[in-house]
Amino acid sequence: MALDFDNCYRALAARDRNFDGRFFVGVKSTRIYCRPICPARTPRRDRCSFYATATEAEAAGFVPCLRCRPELAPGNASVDAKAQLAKRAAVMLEKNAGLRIETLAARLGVTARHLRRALRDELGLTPTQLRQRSRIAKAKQLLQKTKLPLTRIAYDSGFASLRRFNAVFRQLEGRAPSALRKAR
Amino acid sequence: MALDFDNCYRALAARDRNFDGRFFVGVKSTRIYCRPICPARTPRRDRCSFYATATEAEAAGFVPCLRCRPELAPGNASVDAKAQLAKRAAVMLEKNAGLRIETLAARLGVTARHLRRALRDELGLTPTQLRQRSRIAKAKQLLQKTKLPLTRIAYDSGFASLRRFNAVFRQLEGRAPSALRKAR
DNA sequence: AATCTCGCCGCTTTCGGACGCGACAGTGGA
DNA sequence: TCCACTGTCGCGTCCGAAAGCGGCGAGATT
Repeated sequence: MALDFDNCYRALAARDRNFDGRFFVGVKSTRIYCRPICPARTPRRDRCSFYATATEAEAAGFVPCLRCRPELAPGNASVDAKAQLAKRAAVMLEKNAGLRIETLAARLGVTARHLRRALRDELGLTPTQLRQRSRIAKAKQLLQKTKLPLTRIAYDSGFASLRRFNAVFRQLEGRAPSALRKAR
Repeated sequence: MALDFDNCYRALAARDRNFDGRFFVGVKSTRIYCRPICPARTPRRDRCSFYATATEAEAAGFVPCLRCRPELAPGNASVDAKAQLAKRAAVMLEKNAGLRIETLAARLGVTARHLRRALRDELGLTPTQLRQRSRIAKAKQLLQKTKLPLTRIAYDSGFASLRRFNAVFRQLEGRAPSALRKAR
């Protein structure tokens, strides 16, 4: 699909994430240029001009927006904070599956409330769900790649009790842990 | 209307301002008591008990809510901040009709954005509209009680130009300044 | 002939949209 | 009984659009 004016404006109006980095928009009334995903309200069509790179927009006399920071590498702007946070939370949980949500949030520098919002928006999961997925993923590895007893696996994958391990496993995988191992 | 359980619960669910101060609600699950206008989510009906005074609720073992501060005189809680802010803004504009919104907000200790929201929610007006009403009210006084020339009145009521005075007066009063004077 | 009014017009301000992130209370699940 | 999760707000940031502002004059009024 060609990056012509119409397609760019449509992507801009929709804040379509797929177009982030593929073009930039300069707004005549403010002399500011943005990434297409910028949360600022959509500019009037007749005040937009589109550029393939930040450099070109800059050359045309536009100043970078302070929210989406089109002049920086993606991921460093405040507008990317939520996605960044979700990613970091996932990584931390991977490493340490027995972490209280409150503690996790504190380590990430936000409140638990905000962490939950970020995960909901980015992954559609609550922190607990994310943690359980981590644990079960690890458990499946161990189940298939080792011959460790289930009790051991439950602990190693972050569960504090066998009972929870069995319950969660069944809920996410639809069958008991031993069934998976048996099926090889 | 009697302050029975049903009426209290209805008022609570509606956060009806008219009932503020008339009763207090204790919530069993949290052992906290609130004013009926508290922004916290409405408690389940079967966990509510109602009291006529804060003291009674306290005596029943409830702890005061930190948001609506039922133990304080109304107006001192954070939940009353918006109404307070709106009132103070109106007073300041009355005194000093030639104040930039940004400056006014700063003096009140908030951002202009927040001041606008507060005025919208409390009075249904933008700061400018409020200011213009102040100015026009003062102008009407002078028009009817004195024989000062319009130029003078415009300045005294806070306008910085005759041009704006005429325009705003017409907009709010539906006629030109001289028309009011003529009509006595 | 003063004094008023009001259209035109560039320049500022103001206003609202869309988020970020915090606080606190209430519910429900393990 | 904790802990996790959600509802409901407060208040901040930044941006784009819209409105306000105040000269300049030309009619209109008195």
